Amino acid sequence: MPRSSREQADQNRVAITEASARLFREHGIRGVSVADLMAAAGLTHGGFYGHFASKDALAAEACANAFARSTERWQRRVADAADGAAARQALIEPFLSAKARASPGTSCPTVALAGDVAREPARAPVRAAFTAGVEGLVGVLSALPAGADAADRRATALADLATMVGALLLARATAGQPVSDEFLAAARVRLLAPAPAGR
Amino acid sequence: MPRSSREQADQNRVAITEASARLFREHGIRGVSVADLMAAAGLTHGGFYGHFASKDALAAEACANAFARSTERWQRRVADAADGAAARQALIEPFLSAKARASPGTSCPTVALAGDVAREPARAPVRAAFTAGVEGLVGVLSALPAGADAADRRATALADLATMVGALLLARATAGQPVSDEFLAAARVRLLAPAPAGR
DNA sequence: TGTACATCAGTGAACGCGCGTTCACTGATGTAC
DNA sequence: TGTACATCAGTGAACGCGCGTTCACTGATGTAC
Repeated sequence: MPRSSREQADQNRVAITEASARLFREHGIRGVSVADLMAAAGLTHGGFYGHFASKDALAAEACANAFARSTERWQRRVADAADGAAARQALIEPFLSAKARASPGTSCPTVALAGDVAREPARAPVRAAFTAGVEGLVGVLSALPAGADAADRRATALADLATMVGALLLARATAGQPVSDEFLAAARVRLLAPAPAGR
Repeated sequence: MPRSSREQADQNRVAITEASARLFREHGIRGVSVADLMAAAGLTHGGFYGHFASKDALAAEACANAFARSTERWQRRVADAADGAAARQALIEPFLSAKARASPGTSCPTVALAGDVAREPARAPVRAAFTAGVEGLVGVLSALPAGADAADRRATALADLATMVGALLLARATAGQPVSDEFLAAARVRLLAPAPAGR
């Protein structure tokens, strides 16, 4: 049944983007085919190029979409928190959880896509989307009152995000082994312990 | 010119493994073909299955090889350092450098392969090799005198490694943008600042 | 409002290509005498 | 030590398959009158 309405076509485009945002995070950009993505949106593969110029172009849009959702979620949690410390905990605890480890398709795209994006050529459109997305998350993190000046807050946010991303990624890569849980726990202690742990 | 000597065949196997250890880190396990790997070892693709049961089996060996080299390098640096603090710096500074960012093929396999390994099925042989390799690096890190008991030293090593891996990976994924250098610098400050920075 | 027709979103077959893996073959190596 | 022959490491063509992308076609949608 060809020729959907203009409105339906717009909805289909969104469905493709959102299915891709999930599947790219789960299987990697190269780990899922255009036919898979279209099928996940309830369509056949032939119509893909009516919506996107290429798989690369979709990757950039899907990446941006995933970051947008993640950033909104973070902002909501911050808004719901009583103070900076509570907000910090509301961001970090779910991030470093067994649930997040088991659901890359709906968790932070920073973790799920960093490895793929790192190997993309410098001009790949997904790179710009990724960097912009990371800047958005860093913006939320560094807005939490943490004392000191803006540069210090930003540096702290960058180091915190690096720890979160590294711990969740390593927990996924070692999933099923005891060290996997230990990565999550160690990062939670490092980032959330009331007093900075000694080194 | 078929039929190399037994000794030559053994050398060829090592050459394939080492070329793979580099190329898998650079392009990902799925980003490089059996023909590419054999060509990098100076061979044609047909002989591959005389050396390895499958590409997956090679991936596990190449991963183990990469970790072995990395662990040896860490042990050498620790042995050459005057004390624990110097050893710590000798491990972390080169890890979080622009040089490491630019050379995934020879840098820590934890960073280069974590994303790939995280998506491998639970039974994939490369998973076991990865986990064993990470445990080796954690062992080196947690052996540095850091005070407290063994459990605390291990937790500190795990959080440190997570920060290192996250920062280098994010620096690669955002390479070319200012935030890339900032990730490396922020992690260096977090991990090496003489006094723990306030949060 | 109703009719005629142009538009175009989606279909499914097809394209060239590269993948992991297999296999018949080659000829130097290694061994048995 | 020298010779005859079995072994087997490596070659290159071929296999079936799935990929990203293209394209002729379909028929409901949207528009002009």
